[in-house]
Amino acid sequence: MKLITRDTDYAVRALGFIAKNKGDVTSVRDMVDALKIPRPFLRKILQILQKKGVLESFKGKGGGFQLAIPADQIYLTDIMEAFQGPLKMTECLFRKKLCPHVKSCPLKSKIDNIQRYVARELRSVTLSEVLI
Amino acid sequence: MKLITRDTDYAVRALGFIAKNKGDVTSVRDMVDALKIPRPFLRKILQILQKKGVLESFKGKGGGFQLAIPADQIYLTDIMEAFQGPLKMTECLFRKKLCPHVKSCPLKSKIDNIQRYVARELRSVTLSEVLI
DNA sequence: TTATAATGATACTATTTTAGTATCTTTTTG
DNA sequence: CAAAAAGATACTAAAATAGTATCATTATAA
Repeated sequence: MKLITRDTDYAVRALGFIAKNKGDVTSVRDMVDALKIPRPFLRKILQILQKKGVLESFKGKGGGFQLAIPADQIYLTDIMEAFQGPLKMTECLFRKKLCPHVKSCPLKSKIDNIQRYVARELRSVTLSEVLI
Repeated sequence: MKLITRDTDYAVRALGFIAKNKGDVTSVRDMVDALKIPRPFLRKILQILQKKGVLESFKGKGGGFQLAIPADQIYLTDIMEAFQGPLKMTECLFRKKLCPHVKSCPLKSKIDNIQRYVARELRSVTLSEVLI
């Protein structure tokens, strides 16, 4: 099982690149060259980050992207959620009929614990920590 | 993201059913009726559990399945691994070129922590705990 | 000793999710 | 106005997941 999908991976890498260009506007072309991420896919990812308010975009010649938030305020969970949806590890292990043990089932509480732990761990990681 | 996939879910349900039939041999037919799992899919799942040594099978008329191990010694991790492969949350978040920070990257250690926690939590859950 | 009811082995198909592409529109700057 | 950027959006490809089909083998019991 994967905790991090491809687009989250790309997103973090792209954000990292932009963060290092602090102050400057970074164009997709520069990123494609440096990061070896397929251009149209990268564009899609950046557009999503822009809509989420993580990136600020500038159209037209000389345009590109900038962080809309300082790197130390961009949380990994936010990026993951943007691309992978909410961090829910299981909706309902046993569906409908079979498992009416929700309250007493120890598995459910285990999984809830895990989910909380994961969220807590990831929430403490910001973009700036990942850059080094 | 899903921690538990469909076949793991089915597997646990089927094992639970078999466990409750303690002593008796349980046929696929009985399980299909009770569990509402598609028959050929359930058969495939049971065959895998048999190969893994979790179930013992009996061919021929009156045949079926029995637990090969007591329910309190069947660990959820074993079932998950049988169907979902080893519990590795990420191979390498940033691939090849970009991230040579493996040793110092805080994200890597975070994810390793999470993985260890998840494994530990799940390893403590046995089939008999899930049954109630 | 043969019909039947079970699993074993295995190959196939369908669906869903993930990954990636293409293209046309809009905006900005020189 | 031309060129270079992003915005919007719809499409295709690949991989993972879910499910099906079928024939071979084995055991029981009439």
